[in-house]
Amino acid sequence: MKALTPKGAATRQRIIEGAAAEIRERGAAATTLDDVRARTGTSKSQLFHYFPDGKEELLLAVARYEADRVLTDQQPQLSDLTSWPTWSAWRDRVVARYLGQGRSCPLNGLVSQLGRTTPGAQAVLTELLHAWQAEITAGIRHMQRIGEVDPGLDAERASAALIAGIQGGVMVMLATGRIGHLEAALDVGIDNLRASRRDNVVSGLPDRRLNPASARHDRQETA
Amino acid sequence: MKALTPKGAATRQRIIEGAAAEIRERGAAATTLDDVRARTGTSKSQLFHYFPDGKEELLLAVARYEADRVLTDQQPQLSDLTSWPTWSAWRDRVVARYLGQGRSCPLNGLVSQLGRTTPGAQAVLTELLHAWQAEITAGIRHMQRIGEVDPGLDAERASAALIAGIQGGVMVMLATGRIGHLEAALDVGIDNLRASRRDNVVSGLPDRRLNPASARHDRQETA
DNA sequence: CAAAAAATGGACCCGCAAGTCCAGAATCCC
DNA sequence: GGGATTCTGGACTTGCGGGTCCATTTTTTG
Repeated sequence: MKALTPKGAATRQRIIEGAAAEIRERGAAATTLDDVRARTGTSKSQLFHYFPDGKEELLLAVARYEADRVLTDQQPQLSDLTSWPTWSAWRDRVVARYLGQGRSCPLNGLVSQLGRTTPGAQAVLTELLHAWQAEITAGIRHMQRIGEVDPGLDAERASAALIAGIQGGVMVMLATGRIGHLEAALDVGIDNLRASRRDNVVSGLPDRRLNPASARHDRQETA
Repeated sequence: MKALTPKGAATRQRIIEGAAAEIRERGAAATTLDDVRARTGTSKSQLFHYFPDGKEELLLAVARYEADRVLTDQQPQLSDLTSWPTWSAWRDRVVARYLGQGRSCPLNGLVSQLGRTTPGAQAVLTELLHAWQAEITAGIRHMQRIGEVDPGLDAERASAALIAGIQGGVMVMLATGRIGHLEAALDVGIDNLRASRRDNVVSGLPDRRLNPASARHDRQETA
């Protein structure tokens, strides 16, 4: 694990990228170590040399690799959500990214493969989601500061809802092949941010609260 | 497949339910036919008697079974979204359902297991999503009819966004164990439906459109 | 009740893919 | 240059799990 020669590091990286490509094409469940070996022009012993814990460790490395890509593919807009045109550009970028990716979500398959087995897999996802949401929250807060979004709005919650919408939109795309839900989630989410400000300006109600009633009532003994 | 004796039908059903339970506990990927056999007190030959195409056919049957449960678990509220209290009760019911289900989403694992292999798996999901969204759309349209939601709002798109938010909220819960995103998606989505009407009433702008600008511009050559 | 059909039990087969091992080649470090 | 270390090749083992087969029992049907 330590003391990795330059050549070794390159090979290791080649293995990760080859495995990632293989997984995108055939899915995480269907990808075998032999597939990776063949594609990357390596041998069994190298796979276990660089990933002593075998497939699990390799898949985890690929998951980390893919998680990085998710965020970098949204740059530079994601870190600069400071005007509506940038929000719009970001929206288009997200749509384009997942449209281009087609029917496969490497991370989804990867995590549901490692799943319960590895705590590391969930850590990767948790960290990704956290970083992602932090960027969006920062963007919303900025829009609030420059008066483009209702300052009374809960930025954390709005970004949580937006993240959820994106995730779900992607998931629907995986199942159905249609990207409409992802677009709808993004458009509705962003429009609501915009609308929150316009409402205040037009109606002049400074105390408008989101979610006035649905928060703390448990009534599920209907059936 | 045809001519199924009552006893046979019962056994078949027992197998499906046992497999579903096993998958919930250990995940779709980790569940073997032998696990199912052991839990349901059946033999190998019975499994293949009732599911001649083997594991694939069984998993598909389980997927159908779980898909049914998703919708029925939301009844009767889902089919009766005709007042805000019902919407709120539905919201609580969805949250409670996925909270109780804990860390496993049988359908997610199931589909990513069958995945690319079977067109049938995607058909199940597509149908589920379609039926689900139809119910929500009907609810929104009803609220529009009784003047509780802006009639200019695109009901199909709002329901698409809401569905996406729920899916993503569940997915986040699977990864992180926290249910906040699901709650946020539901609350924000429903609040926005409510707010759309209040905005109109207060501001008196009948021509308020959602998504005025973000639809048809491709600007993603920034990086 | 008897023949046919369905349901059941369980031993067996078989291929695949993860993981092991060791020998040899390339590289590093002094 | 030479000893140590890392890197690479590929044959081999192994276990698991999906799928097959047939004999036996139970149920249906006429």
